[in-house]
Amino acid sequence: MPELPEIETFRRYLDHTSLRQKIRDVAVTRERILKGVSLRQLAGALKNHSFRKTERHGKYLAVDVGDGKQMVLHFGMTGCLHYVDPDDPDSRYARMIVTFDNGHRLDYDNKRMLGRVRLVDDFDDLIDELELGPDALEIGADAFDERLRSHGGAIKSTLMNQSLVAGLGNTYTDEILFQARIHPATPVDALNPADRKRIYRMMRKVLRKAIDVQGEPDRMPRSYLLPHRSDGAACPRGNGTVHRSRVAGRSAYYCPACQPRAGRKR
DNA sequence: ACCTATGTTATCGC
DNA sequence: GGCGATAACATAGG
Repeated sequence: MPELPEIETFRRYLDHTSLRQKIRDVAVTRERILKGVSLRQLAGALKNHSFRKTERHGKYLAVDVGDGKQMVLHFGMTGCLHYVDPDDPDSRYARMIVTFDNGHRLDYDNKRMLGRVRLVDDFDDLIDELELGPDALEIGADAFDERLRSHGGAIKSTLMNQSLVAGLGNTYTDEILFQARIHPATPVDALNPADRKRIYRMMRKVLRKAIDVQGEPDRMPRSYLLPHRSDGAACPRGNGTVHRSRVAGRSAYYCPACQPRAGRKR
């Protein structure tokens, strides 16, 4: 499930479970997950070191491992972290296993192998290299408006563009547009300033609430779209049914009654 | 067998 | 340079 709120949840989980413990060993079960770093280099940077602090930008999680090195985790569509007891088996899709001196392990899971593990000297340089925009919870209203106006295309694909703001994915853009009552296919240049401001406000509200419930859609308020995000489900506002369509190659769920196709003249 | 799935990246054509 | 469409990556579930 990893979009910004889930990554933030992983970050806090890592902080609570794994910080400041001496690392005894690092194992990688599928080397494909390593990007720009060898297992030998990664193990060299981690062994006998510890995780000192964490930082998140969009969907990327950086872990300070000391000596000026940062391990950067990306989770793809199916990644997560598990802290397991010495007696417990590793989770089934553990691709990297960090063992601490106390015998506990932190598993980096990635079922579909779409996530990557990096080792960098400077997280900010990586953010530049990946052309990530400001984090979706850090950007201010004016900067958001300015960046949004400078893009074209459908609002849903623009919000998912990590170079505009970093952190939004397919499900939370649906929720934000539902809350803002804007059709996902609306061209950005058809939005007026009030629409853009509403999107900004709803973006913050939705992301904060999702972090509160640790990214579990079923714990989102029943009045939100996410617990009802399936084709034919009843709109939580009682306005009709949830529809699915295809926007920029991804499924978009929305309520046509609440989110009418908007023109310039609304 | 077919379609779908929370992400990113590359390619092609306009 | 930007945009949409498409496929690819790898794996599972309906």
